[in-house]
Amino acid sequence: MDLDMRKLRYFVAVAEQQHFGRAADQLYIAQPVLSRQIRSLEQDLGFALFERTTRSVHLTAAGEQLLSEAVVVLASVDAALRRVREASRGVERLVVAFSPGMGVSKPIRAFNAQYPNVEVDLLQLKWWEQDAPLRDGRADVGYLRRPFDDTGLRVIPIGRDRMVACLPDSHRLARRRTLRMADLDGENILDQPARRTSSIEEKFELIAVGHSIGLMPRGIAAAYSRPEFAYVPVTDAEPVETCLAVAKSRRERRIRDFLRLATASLQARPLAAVD
Amino acid sequence: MDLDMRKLRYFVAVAEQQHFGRAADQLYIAQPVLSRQIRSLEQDLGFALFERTTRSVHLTAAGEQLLSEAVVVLASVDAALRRVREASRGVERLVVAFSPGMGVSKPIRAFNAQYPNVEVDLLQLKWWEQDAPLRDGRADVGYLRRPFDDTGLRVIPIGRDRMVACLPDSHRLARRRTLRMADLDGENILDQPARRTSSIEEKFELIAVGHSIGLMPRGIAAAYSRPEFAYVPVTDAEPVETCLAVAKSRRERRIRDFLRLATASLQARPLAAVD
DNA sequence: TAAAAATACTCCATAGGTATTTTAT
DNA sequence: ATAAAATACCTATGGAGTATTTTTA
Repeated sequence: MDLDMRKLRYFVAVAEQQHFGRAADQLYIAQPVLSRQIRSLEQDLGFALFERTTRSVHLTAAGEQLLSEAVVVLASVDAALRRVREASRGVERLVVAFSPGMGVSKPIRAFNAQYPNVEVDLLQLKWWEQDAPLRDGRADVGYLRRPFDDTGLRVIPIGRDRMVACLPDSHRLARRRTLRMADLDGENILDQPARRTSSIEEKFELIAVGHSIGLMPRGIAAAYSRPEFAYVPVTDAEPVETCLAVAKSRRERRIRDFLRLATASLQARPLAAVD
Repeated sequence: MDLDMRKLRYFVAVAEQQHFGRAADQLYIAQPVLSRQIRSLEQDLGFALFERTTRSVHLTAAGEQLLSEAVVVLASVDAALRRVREASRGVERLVVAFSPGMGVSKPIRAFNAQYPNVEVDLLQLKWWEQDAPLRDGRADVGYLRRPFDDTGLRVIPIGRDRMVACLPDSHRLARRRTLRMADLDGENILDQPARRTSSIEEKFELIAVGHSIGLMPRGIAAAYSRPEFAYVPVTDAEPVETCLAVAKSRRERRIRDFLRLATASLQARPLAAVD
């Protein structure tokens, strides 16, 4: 049921050496042990990972896939353990999540300067799960854009992001300085996606071929912008609110400190996303 | 040495329940087993994860960190295993890596249409490791931007990306239609970063406060663009070459098929990055 | 004093070792 | 004929169980 990291390491060794004996040497274990462990792994999974004869060892399709997965799994487990060990030595850590296109470098630099002992990580949010990382502890604070589910979150509005139309350079409206919603009547409007059904890249592709016009917050447009698109503000579309958010249950010192600095830096100079 | 996924699951249960007995029930094991497994995990790691009395169980700092790491590790192992199982059932998979700002949706849609049985994944490359994923098997083909290390790779040039200057809206040169390198004399030029020492966001921040001018390929500028920046082509800066790349050792059918379609679609309509 | 974690002890599955056999080139 | 993987068999570690003790709010 659980994937065994030891077996996974053994598997990687055999896959890379294409040879049980050499892999066993490399792992400092006896060759029969390795044979048995790989068989056991194959039984756990329910399918073969190698096609073996006494003269050759080759990966199956599943084996190829497992090899590429194993490399990243082992590396990320290592990295995770490193961070946990750091935490055990008292290193503090703050994960700041942000929706694409929101400016976070300024408050983070301010925080870094004042709390040099706190490691700050960045986590780019997906538009279809803005709030989940704040709930499950992957992130401590987040810069989000409405709409999102704010139950259980402390939300501090920090500004509004104006809506822009995103259209191909060649479009008849592309040279306008501003637009109104009425100008878009009859166009196929692709608004901010509500499901993760298809990739955001696909939506932009639909815009590129001229089938649709995108209507989205300026920050999103900026984050995904392409040279062949024009972006025109839509003056009477309701701007979306941008917010700082934290899970209500999180009341750690470093989180309060970050919020204080972040809201202060708002006063000092507005973020890009702020009106 | 190896992190035990079973123990990790147990740990998550205790952390979430804040109670050994309830966690044991949830896991369908006896409470003493759980006590011993958690102790064993703590011994493996070398530090405590919980502060416990008979009345309360609380996470230590290291425990907090491990909890947030565990959630993502367990989820990504699950996802990895799912992909491996799919592979064992004959599902083919193609991972297309791309440097930020390179248009890949078109060839991928063409490939999807013709080979609907091949799952296509996207992997956004970091500018400091464009080629590594092609070597270690994380990606099958890549859309890269020079410079990168091409030893052992098959490289197909697909176009050139013009250099643009990236500067604050308020800069004296921001309204120019084009620039020449000579115009930038005396400016603090931040060229395409060569090390991962500091985040790319920091560099853009330096530009925002007016300390520097960025000089970068148009595609990168587009991918990271912000509303308050102006982008002006620099006509006499050497454009960077954009390429399709594959590890020479990879000669699978689906990879050849993708390359064929991708180069064909170049003829049909140039990519955004192509001159 | 009572709820809850820890300890003591069993049993058995499995990782690891050595010696040997099987098999495909 | 031989290199290399698989099998047989042994030991010891560690996971899981039940019964019991320890601890502190």
